[in-house]
Amino acid sequence: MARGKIQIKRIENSTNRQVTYSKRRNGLFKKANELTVLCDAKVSIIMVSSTGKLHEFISPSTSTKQMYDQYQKALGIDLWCSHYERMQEHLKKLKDVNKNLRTEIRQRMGDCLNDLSYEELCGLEQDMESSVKIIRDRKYKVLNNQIETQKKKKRNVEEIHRNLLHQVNSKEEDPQYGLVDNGVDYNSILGFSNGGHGILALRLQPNHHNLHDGAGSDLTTYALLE
Amino acid sequence: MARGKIQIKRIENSTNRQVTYSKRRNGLFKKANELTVLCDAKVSIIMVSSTGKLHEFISPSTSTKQMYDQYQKALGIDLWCSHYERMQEHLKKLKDVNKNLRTEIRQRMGDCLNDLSYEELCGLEQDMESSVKIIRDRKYKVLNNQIETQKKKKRNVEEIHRNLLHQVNSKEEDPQYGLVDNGVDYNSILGFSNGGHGILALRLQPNHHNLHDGAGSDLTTYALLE
DNA sequence: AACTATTTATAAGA
DNA sequence: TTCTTATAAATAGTT
Repeated sequence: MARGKIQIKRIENSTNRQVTYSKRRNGLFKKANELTVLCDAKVSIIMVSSTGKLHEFISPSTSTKQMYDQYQKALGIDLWCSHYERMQEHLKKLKDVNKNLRTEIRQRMGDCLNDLSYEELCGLEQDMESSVKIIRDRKYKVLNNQIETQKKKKRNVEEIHRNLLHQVNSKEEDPQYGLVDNGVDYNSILGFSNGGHGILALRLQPNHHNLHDGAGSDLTTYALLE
Repeated sequence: MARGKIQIKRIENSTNRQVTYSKRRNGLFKKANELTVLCDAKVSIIMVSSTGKLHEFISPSTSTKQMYDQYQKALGIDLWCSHYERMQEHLKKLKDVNKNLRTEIRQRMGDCLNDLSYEELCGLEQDMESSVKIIRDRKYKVLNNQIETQKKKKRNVEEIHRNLLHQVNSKEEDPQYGLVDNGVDYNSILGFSNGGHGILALRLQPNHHNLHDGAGSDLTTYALLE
């Protein structure tokens, strides 16, 4: 607006841009102030320069927060507040639920029973009895699975042993194959000492599809095989 | 700024003030827009006229909320945000706790046992057994309290009955008192039909201090007396 | 809402 | 950053 007209487009020279930002910021704030006084209005300006610096103008009679509150109210959306209130409700509900859960656990652990009537105690006892039964059943099932797994393992070991014996016997009977006992480590082959993957794992893998059927699966047992 | 200089002071003529507000608002927004483009800056303006009307300018690349957030952050006050973040953390923690509590309850109810090892199942079973025992003991205690209370009640009733008989006999033996059987409702006196406060309540009140000692108190039992 | 005389803002240079 | 100044832009008062 002086010494030549300019195009309203981004000033590429960084220094010039900074200078113009500073000058025009002053101009804008001056205008805002005049507007405030002349028209008895309230103005809030927040500016961020391309370098990230922040400046604000606010009419003397108010505050930026007030203006923003008013803006929100006028907008009627008030996203913040409703969000905030929803969060608080959520928080309260969670706390309540939490409290109830704690109470229930305590009661199931034999604590805080004073508030329960005879009938409630009877119900709780029955409930607990049946739960214990389920847990006991589950325990036995897991135990059984472990035993079964051990049995299978044993059977496999025996079979491998038989096969090896057979091979050894064959070689002794028919030495034309030129095979000799070159110090095979039985323990290693049988998977006892150092993570026996090979044969054993392969033979037992078909059982793995039980892992997630929820009925007879047993993580502990499978851990032994890997 | 044209056709004569003006003083920067409130324009008293309401119409003029309105017109000037409108003109200068446009001027301000135009300048803000130029600044946005020329200097690659972000500007947020919120204005309220003397008549309460609200106008806003916001640079195209941003939003008023974003600008305000940035303003708050830059100011370092940011009460809201820290509050908000604290709330979110709190919420998250509560949710986690909640989840764990639910899992524990489920396991105590015989659900979701698949993730437990044999040892954990054993521990849970033992825990449950001892809890059931506590609950059963408590149940019997409550039952016993109720029986005791009934006994006391019976004894009181008997005593009152004796006293009444005695009085009646006295009157029959010594009619000088001029007392007659004027249709006393025994049930009423004994507190069976309509909340028998009087004698019964007084006689049994000394037991009330047991209400909160946690050992032998029984709300159900006491309810019968009030 | 348009006009325009005048004031004000500011681009470029120092 | 500030000052200067020629010039563009904004606008007060008027129509």
